[in-house]
Amino acid sequence: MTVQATSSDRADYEDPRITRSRALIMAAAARVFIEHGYPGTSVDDIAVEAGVSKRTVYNVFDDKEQLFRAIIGEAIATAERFSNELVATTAEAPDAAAALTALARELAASVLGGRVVPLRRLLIGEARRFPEFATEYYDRAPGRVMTAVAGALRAFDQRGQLRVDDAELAAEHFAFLTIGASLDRALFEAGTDAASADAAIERAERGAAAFLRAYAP
Amino acid sequence: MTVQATSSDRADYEDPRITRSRALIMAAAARVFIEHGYPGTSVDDIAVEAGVSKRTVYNVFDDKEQLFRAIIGEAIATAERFSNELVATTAEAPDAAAALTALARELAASVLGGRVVPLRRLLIGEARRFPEFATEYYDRAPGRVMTAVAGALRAFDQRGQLRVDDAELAAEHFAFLTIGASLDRALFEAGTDAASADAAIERAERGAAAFLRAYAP
DNA sequence: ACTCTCTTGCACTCATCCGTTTACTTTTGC
DNA sequence: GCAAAAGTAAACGGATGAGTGCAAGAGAGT
Repeated sequence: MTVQATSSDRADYEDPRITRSRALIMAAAARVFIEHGYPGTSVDDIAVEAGVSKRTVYNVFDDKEQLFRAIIGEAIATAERFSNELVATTAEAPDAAAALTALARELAASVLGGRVVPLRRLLIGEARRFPEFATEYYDRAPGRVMTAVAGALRAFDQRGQLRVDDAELAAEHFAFLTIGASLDRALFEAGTDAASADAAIERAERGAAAFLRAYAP
Repeated sequence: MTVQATSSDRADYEDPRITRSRALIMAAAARVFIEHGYPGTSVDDIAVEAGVSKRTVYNVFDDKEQLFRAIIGEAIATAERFSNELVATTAEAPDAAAALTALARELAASVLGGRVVPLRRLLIGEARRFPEFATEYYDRAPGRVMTAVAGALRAFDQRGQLRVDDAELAAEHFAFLTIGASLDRALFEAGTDAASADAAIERAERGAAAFLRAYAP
């Protein structure tokens, strides 16, 4: 065995064709799985959607389930990054009312507008088949937002701008007052949410107002 | 053609064997469909679960989809009846705080404890395939509760016990403050909810308390 | 240029599923 | 009791899906 390091020796090396195929397949699989669920999606569907041979799919992924796990894992990671930057922008703010109203708007726009709702639909629908993904998503995406909001509320409490006993519970109240109804309804409406985006933002603002009344000092 | 009416002439007549088979099949299909979803369930599974021949299934129902529609239709009707009696018990009450706290408890116990969560999971998972069922359920079960709660809140407002501008929005706030977080979490947790039932009821009470603070006169 | 790897298209196996047919037994209504 | 209707078990046809094999072409690294 040679000591010289070639590109083939690097453990993380990957043929660019496989990299490209993986990207195409994962993007297509994400679309199709989210659209039709796990049993409702065939590997042929994914291959066609990816513009790739079915044999190539099995060259990159061992089987359908492993592919699904890769898709969900990536989607959860994306949702987690998303949650982190969402709460990072509203970490410290002087005025509680302004900060929470702004957070409510951002929450509504990002959760209702992006791919969060289809992902949640998929995870809920497959919660029996893949229970670990559902709980993992819940801990890493909404759970992270919730603890961050709880931290912010604790800060507002210490500054006397709010009166918060149980910050975790208050964070839940804030989240569900602002986007609870919109999110729940969106899960059942398979159609477009574009038209109702404005209504959701307004409901979020009014939910934030109700929260401020409930937790006023 | 004879004028005499025999049992065969009655339009609603049905062979008792078919009645029995239908009951067995629908009960079994409800279990299996809710457990594994529409594409994840085979007619053979249903027949075995019902303890009935597969041919009998096709003797009572035209095809798999019609059977599924019958199941969902019945489940929605049950949920609707359920919603109606839930709100009927708390229609008129003297004290707003006591009435809403009691309603919160009942809401949590019934929604989280019964078959509501699995049904919601199924409807959400198949929202793309059967969008009409998802919206129909939403209008007839939670929607009915929501309008009933809105009516009760309007009454409390007129009696000066609460200050409610938009009763529909306030009803949403009440519902999601009390059971929003518990319900959302239950959708993702495929496991048992029995242990968390007490926690859900306590969260419902504290949610009702927050609602009363937000909408105090 | 040469070799190794990936991709492709197609055919193939094996399993499953929907829905039907067949042959036979049991139940119901009269 | 008897004919009609329903039930059972098993097999079947047609279709689809998961996953594999293979020969030929295209791309990557040296």
